[in-house]
Amino acid sequence: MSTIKEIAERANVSRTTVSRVLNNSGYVSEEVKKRVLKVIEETGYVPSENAKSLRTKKTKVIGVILPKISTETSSRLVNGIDEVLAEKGYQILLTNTNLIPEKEIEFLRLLKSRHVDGVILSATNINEQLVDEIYRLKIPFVMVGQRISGLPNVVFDDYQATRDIVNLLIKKGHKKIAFIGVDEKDHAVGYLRKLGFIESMKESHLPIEKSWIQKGIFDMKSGYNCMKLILDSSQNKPTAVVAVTDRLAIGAMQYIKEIGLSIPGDIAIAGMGASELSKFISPPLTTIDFSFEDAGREAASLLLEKINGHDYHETIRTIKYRLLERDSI
Amino acid sequence: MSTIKEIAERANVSRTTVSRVLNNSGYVSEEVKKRVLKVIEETGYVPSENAKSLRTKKTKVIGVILPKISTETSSRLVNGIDEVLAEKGYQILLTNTNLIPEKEIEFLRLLKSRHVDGVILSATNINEQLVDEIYRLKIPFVMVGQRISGLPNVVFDDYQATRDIVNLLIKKGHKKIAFIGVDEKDHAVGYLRKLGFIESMKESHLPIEKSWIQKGIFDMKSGYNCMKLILDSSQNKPTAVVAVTDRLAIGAMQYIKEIGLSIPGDIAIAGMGASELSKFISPPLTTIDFSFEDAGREAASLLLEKINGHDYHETIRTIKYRLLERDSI
DNA sequence: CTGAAAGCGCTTACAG
DNA sequence: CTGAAAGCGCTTACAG
Repeated sequence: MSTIKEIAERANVSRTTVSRVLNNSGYVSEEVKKRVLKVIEETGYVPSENAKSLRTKKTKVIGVILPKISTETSSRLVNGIDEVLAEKGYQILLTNTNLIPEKEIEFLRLLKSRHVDGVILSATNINEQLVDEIYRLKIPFVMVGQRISGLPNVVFDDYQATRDIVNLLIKKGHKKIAFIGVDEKDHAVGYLRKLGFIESMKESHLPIEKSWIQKGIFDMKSGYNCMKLILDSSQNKPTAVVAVTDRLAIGAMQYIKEIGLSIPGDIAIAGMGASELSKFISPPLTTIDFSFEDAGREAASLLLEKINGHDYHETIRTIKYRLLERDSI
Repeated sequence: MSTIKEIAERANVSRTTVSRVLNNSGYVSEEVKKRVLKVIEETGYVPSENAKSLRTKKTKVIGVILPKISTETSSRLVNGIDEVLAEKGYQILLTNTNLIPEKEIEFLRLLKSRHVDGVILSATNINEQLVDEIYRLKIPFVMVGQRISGLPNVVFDDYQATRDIVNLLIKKGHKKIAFIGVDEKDHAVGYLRKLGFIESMKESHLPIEKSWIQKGIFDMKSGYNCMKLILDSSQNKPTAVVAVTDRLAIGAMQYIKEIGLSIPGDIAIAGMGASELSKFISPPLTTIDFSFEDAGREAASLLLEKINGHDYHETIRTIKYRLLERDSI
């Protein structure tokens, strides 16, 4: 691979001059410029970004840390991020924690060592250690999906979105509503959504039986099991159920169908996330569209602002959501 | 951010020595080693990968070029790639062509300029210019999904997979089978799958009406339109249809249902790709599971072999597929 | 076992 | 308008 030195020699100029035509900076006579450009063309020379960033301290790459690589949420998010970043000539360095919390810190350091210009972190749960590390590294940073105070955040209104769903169910006449959640260590999905459920029920003076609240993990099987638990262990069967993700909801639907109950006739059900599946499953699932692409775009824009020296204070951008009412309720 | 120089000063040794303990190379006395390690610990020093790779010519990053970032195919592929790469300490630099062919060449150059150790390209159609560029860049390279002779390829048996589906339909008694394909410039999905269809029909001495073959693009709407065309313009209505992707098939199903025909009663239908949707749609769609994760893993392994100096000759790895027979036929 | 020095491929004051 | 030289943060022969 050729270097700037070779180009300089071939064009009979100094490396300085070559650098100048490469970056369109400083004065270069038209004649010399042409000559250099010609040599570059001929040789197919491509400057080393590596060497360049060693000098300039800019890499034009953004690190993205994902909790899971092949989920619809992640890919929609990355899609949004890439959309705004690509336009500005930034590349994405992708890392995947596979839901292992320690990996977040590991990757944060790794990204730093690679001198990324900034990082976007999509985490399911955050701990103190992680927060410390983020502050310590002093790198332009945006958190998406969870909120860390003092830092730029792109968040969803998990609390209100859940309330909207529960209230809709209540408006439709349901009084006995079950809830399938996840671990509350996941503050956004686990804690806030559960809180939304509980408060909405409370405000409407609706009692909640203990067996109506179940906790799963992020997959269908788990939704299936939770639904089974709810139906098997409740004296007082609920007439509706809201799950904090579509996958949980779809798993629950499977159990409901399996035991011969009808949706929404016997049990109404709603999910959250607006997965593609939710639209095609039968019956179509009522859900919340959090527009992860928007979140990605917003996170990327926010990060670029930080990189370009705008204040590094806490910023919170809340992404709009839409309630999609479909036949499952 | 601290540098090796600072660490050296603090530990009262030379940079050489620090480098040696960092890389566990050469002799360093236990005592000195401990001292250096302690300083590193205290300062939270992380070596600059950038500077390192400028010297060593290795970056430990692999470029991945995708035709589309948020498709199930892409994310399953990237998942497989990441699985084997992460284990070996490699990172992924992600680029997305959004199906714009010129971007492939652009990104190839960009990845080269970033000194990635290798690149994996998942392309939908390839042209001569692209092939030239790949050869010119002389970078460890693996192509997935399409075959380029002379290079390492990870491919699917598009031809045989399609034949399997068509033959299954024929075995079930269908004699009038329609086909929804894509542009043949996409050699794997467009050309080979169509060829498989035509040859299977031919071997069974089954005629194909011209209106039974339609060409769409990669989305549901297009499948819907193709199905409409097939049914509207055929005197002789087919009793089965095979689509080259699940999305096309699902779009087709929508039209079939819309006009009140039953699946598989009136028309049997099969897709390809084994999307998650195919399993949950009603009725569940017969399809081919190409196991894109395997393809990703295989591509990454193959690339690693190339990087580690094993011959750079043509290698073809064909990924196994499974025919998933479900209620849609 | 340890260190001085050269060099990787760029950019950028500085001088002319 | 152009170039010589220093420097970015590492590693690696080479010498001791």
